[in-house]
Amino acid sequence: MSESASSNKSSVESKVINVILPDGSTRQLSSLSTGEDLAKEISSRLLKDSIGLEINGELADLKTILKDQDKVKIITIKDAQSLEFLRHSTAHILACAVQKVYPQAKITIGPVIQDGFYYDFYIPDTNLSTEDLPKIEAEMQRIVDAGLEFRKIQITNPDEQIKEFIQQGEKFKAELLEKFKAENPTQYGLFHPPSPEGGANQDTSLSQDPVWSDLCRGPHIANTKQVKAFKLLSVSSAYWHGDEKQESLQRIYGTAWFSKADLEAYLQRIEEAERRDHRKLSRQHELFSTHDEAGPGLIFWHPKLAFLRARIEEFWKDLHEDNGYELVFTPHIARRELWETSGHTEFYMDNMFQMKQIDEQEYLLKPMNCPFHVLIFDSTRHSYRELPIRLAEMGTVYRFERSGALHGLARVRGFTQDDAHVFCTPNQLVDEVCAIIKLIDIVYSKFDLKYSAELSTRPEERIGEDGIWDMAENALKKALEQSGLAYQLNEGDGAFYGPKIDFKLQDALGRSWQGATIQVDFNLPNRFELKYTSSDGNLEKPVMLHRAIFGSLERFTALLIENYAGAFPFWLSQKQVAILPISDRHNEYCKEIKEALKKLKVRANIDERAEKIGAKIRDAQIEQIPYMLVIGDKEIDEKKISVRDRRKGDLGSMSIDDFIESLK
RNA sequence: GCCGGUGUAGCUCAGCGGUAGAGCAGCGGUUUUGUAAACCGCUGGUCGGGGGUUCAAUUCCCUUCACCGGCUCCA
Repeated sequence: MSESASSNKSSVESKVINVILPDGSTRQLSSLSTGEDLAKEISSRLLKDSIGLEINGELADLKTILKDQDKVKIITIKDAQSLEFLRHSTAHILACAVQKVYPQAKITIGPVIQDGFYYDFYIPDTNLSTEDLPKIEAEMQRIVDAGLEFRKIQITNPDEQIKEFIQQGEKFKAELLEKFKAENPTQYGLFHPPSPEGGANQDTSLSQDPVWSDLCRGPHIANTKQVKAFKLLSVSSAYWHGDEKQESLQRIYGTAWFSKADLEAYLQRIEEAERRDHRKLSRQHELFSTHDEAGPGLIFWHPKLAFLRARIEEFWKDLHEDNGYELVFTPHIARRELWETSGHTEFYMDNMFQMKQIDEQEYLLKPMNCPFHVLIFDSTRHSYRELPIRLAEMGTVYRFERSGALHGLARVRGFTQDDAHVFCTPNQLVDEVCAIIKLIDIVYSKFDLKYSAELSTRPEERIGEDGIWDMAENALKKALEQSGLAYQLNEGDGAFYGPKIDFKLQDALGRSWQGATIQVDFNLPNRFELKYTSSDGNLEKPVMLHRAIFGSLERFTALLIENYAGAFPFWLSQKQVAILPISDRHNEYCKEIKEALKKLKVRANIDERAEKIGAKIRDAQIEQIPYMLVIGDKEIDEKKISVRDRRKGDLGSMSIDDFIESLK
């Protein structure tokens, strides 16, 4: 192990190098200059804000020695990447602190995530809880205040180092190094800075040995003092390598920022997001419930949310009938035999609800709709002229989800998919996928939802020949490109029966959920021996697509609730207008208004309670009713209504007709 | 399923070895009100379920169920 040269520029200053700055200009520096030196050259202000470097497109430590012709960008606190430096380094500070507080703790990895970082530990005989966080934070603060320097340490002899790790009991580090030993591995150490006075009496040994170190490829901030604001947020668990057969690790989540104000703002954002949680909003607005008596993950839709769902289903039905889909209805259960044919008993049985034998027959609750749609397709002969055939159904399915996975409406055990299956020829595949992508965009735009797409390709374990996979993957890729949709490639993440495009949506807290999906299926057409007659009279196997746009109505609704923060748009609101009489004597006129609105299919209710107008407004406002009509003597005299918008407040008085007009 | 946490009135929460309390909601009354909360009164809980320790358990222990944060898995 040898410490790399950082600021110990030797006497070799004769040579010069040129580095290229982001604006294309070059800058001459003495050789062995670091990024820090470059920043110093440019301005003292820049030096102060410098966090790290981007050299030839790769992030690097500020104190990296620059080479001739390097393209260098200095990352300052204004650049988004600076937070990666900060958070990654704070994760290390956390790890160092945890090993101080719990000497038996073994370290693993600690990456940066959205808005923060985590670090996983193996701590024998100790279970962390949130109550332990303050003392860890205090230890971290001591490290920050000590102003320790992050320095890179080359691992010159990986095998030696692995032995050392094993001796220290750091078996996770040993395993990681074993994996990376050929890739020029490095450690990062936390070092006491050289004393500022320098001079002869300086204790040089202080800066020679790291206080603490961790296998890491970096990059890092230069000094722990740069961590201006951090907070540990939660404790949870995770498996080593994400594999439940491996050790269970304890994970600490945290966040870090360059200023206290940023941290405060972030914590406030989280709080705000938590207020949007659909489970919380459901209690406030009586949207849905689950019941211990019925079982977890089984949803009871209350009137307000059921109303919204009914509108969504209408919208969905019209959209599909207009786009070449035919609606079907299928049962909820089927004999075991069907699921044997489809392969579900083989591949999906763990997730299926079983029923008792009925008349000596075993029935299973459906976890998917596809075999049923296949039966409809297969009940008659088909010509190539009929294809594509698109069968759609709001199909309610039941899946046994592990108890820990359940989550409000977003992850449940019984849910309704807006499912459809397209049977087509191989030649029609690209067009069909394009059409579905278009439909998905129509739907998500309608609900103001942002989404991202992922293409998942062939997994290790799969059925079907490579040629078919090539065809299907290429078709999906081509459709994505034709649609101009940016996507992320998820290699090896496809279903065993075919590749797929998944559409991801984010909830209020930034958690990502799968919404729409488009999947090619080689399995079912084979197992059910589907066929159609081609133009030359031969029997061919159709290509089958599964697709859902909402995904499940339950999950989609969860995301809608969070997206709208409970303030549903006018057309989805069960109560659209609250008519608020100032006092009893205005009730009659209010009834006239209610009738007039009813004729126009506007849903209005009169608040006849003996409350003051302020209270009535407050209650309607909390309930997020889109419009409130305030009715008193003035309105009756003028034959008008005073309109209040839940967002914009008092809009003044207008005629009913003008109000109706404004709704359009 | 795993690790950690939580479970007290419809909701939000306090209490914590001596069999429970607040605010809001609900109900009854008074008030007839002008753009986010009028006033008074009342009702409401086998303190998630079961078991144990104890003279005594909502409080301590065990177990079970559900929920929350993650992991894993997934629409």
